[in-house]
Amino acid sequence: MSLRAAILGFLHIEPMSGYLLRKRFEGSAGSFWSVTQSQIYRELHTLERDELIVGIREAGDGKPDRIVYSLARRGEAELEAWLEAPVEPARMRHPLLLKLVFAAEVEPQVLDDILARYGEEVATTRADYASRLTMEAIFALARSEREATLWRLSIEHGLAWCDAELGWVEKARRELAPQRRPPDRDPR
Amino acid sequence: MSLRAAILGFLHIEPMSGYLLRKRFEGSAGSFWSVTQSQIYRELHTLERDELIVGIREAGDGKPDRIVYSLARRGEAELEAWLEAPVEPARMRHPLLLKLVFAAEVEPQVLDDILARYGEEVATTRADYASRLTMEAIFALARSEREATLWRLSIEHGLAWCDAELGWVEKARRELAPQRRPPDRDPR
DNA sequence: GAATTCATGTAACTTGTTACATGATTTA
DNA sequence: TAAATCATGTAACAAGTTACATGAATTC
Repeated sequence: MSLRAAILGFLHIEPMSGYLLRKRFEGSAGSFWSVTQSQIYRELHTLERDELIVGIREAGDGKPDRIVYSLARRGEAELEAWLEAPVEPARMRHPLLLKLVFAAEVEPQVLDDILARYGEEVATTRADYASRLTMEAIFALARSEREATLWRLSIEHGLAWCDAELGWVEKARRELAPQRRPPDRDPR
Repeated sequence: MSLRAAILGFLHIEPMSGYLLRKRFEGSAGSFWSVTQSQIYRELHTLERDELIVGIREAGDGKPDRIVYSLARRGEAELEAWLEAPVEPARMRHPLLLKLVFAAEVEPQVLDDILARYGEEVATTRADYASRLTMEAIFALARSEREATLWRLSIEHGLAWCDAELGWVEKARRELAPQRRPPDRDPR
């Protein structure tokens, strides 16, 4: 349902092809709603069948033809309804936590490595979000102050999430820390 | 893959039926890895076909028969490998954020209601996690201090996530706040 | 010369969701 | 007396993933 609505949302901003839709997803919603190319094309087909959008084939010279979709009246209506409806709860799939539940007998050092590696990945993601906040390219597309604010808030959500993860990882590592001998000192 | 491994993990703790597996999921991993009953039974069938687990039918008098599954050697091996492997990144589906991306023209008051309602739901979830931390029933099942620590950490992750959400919601509401007249005062 | 971008699509598969069905026993 | 619990399962569907295929143009 949300994918459907999101496509309508993008097409409301401007008509575009499946290819561009995918780019837009990656660029603006990728962190909280990932999609694959196959999903997009499939959904576009059903949206067109249901007459929520209309596609017009444009000849690309050299490049392949592309089909540019725009919202039909019924699409507008469905988008509006979705926008004002209450949201479903966020759900996540967190393989690390699942692993922890069963990890009591894993070597402490191995577990610590897993946690450390996960932390590094989150830190990388965090840096990526942080750099987005300063990218004018993103906010240049916004058509109003309010839209820019909304987009910024969605990136800041990503930052807050990363910070929470990093804090938790540190705590977990401290509490699960493998007993480590203090570093050897010259016996003198 | 993770569902498969998690089932192996539960069966490693003790042999049990599909029904109980589901209970265990809800009780200990539900917040970061939800599953439905159909998924579990399907996975159990393929795990048995692949000879990672073995099911033994037990007659229930009055109650329906149940099939109690336990780990086979190959299942043990796969579980161990999974436990030591690095984790895949967490991914989430966050319908609220998706909505925000397209919500520039939604009435501020409507948007604020959506945010407020979301915040309430998160607060409820948070309270639920907090109460779990004090439930002895959960930790009584743990077979070691370390296991109890791991389980506690997974609950604390949920708390940290809720806190991050709540903080972000407050910030978002402040920045998107609908202009509200100050409350009427008796003109005197 | 190799990889990436543009732009579409199909096919096969896995995972996740919803709804239905059985039937005794216990709890509200 | 209605519902929830115990315990299994099937069927149909929706959503998500992976891999493949085309072919010119551009970038490394």
